[in-house]
Amino acid sequence: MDDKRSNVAKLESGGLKHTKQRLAILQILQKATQPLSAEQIYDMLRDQHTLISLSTVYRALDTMSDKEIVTKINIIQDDKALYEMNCGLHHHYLFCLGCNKIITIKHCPLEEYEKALKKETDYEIVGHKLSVYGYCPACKKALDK
Amino acid sequence: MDDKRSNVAKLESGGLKHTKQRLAILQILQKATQPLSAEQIYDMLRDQHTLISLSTVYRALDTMSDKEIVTKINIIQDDKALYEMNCGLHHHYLFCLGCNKIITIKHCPLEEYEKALKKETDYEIVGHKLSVYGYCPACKKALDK
DNA sequence: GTCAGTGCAAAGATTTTGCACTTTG
DNA sequence: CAAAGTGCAAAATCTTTGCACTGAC
Repeated sequence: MDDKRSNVAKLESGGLKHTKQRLAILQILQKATQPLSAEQIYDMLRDQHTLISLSTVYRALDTMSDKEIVTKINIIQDDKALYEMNCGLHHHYLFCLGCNKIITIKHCPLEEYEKALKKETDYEIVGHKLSVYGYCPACKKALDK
Repeated sequence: MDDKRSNVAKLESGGLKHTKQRLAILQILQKATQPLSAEQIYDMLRDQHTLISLSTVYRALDTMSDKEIVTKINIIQDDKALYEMNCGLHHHYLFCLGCNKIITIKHCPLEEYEKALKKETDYEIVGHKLSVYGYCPACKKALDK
């Protein structure tokens, strides 16, 4: 399993011990097709008979987020934080209000805009958060009926 | 007081009774120079000797948000919701990581982008949330020292 | 063996809710 | 006076923390 090896490497380069809990969490995130909440990760682990306490999930995500191994995001569902592997690329999210699916938008339209804003406001711009929401093709169709 | 009269009108057009609690909250929001959390509103009311229970503040904001009299936003401080008067204009926020000041950005750079995204993904795009963060001129200067 | 990491249960923080009482229209 | 709104305390939800135990290096 290549993924497992690379996860160990990621933890090591962050100076973190590679415990079975952290590796299990990383494996879940690696397989995931969209960002997951701490509780979703916890449930998925339990489903595969890997019992990890929810507080450990939170702590591991927090630590690995500090080391930039995972990324913590807050999208539309403003209550829960979501986590995903840090792929090293800045990107955004398109959230379906119908089925809650989240897809990743690779292209960021805001680089130029940040520069303009910097000039206009004299702020030192560090970053931004953008999420777009709407209805995916399937949910759109369902709504029309 | 013109504001007070217009607030009564706003509540009426939403089919809401104009209670002293709601009017007090609206007055606070009207005077505010940036979005406020429920608790900040509660504290400001208490400071002016208008005691309103925190749950009423939440309920009033929620109701008025349904009627689009106020707008609920979630910015960088991902934990707390913030509220402001609904001015009817779509806009964004620039958040200072140093002093937590929030300024409003009137220009929205994403209209074109939404159209492109719609074409690209076949999603029905409903809206988006954008917040930009960085350091305001004063905090930037303080950092350099 | 030491120190980081974990589990559990308890506490925090923010927001919501049930229910009796009050106020508005 | 009916229905909507309020206050209070209690619950719900998500997340963090204290402390004793365990496991990694």
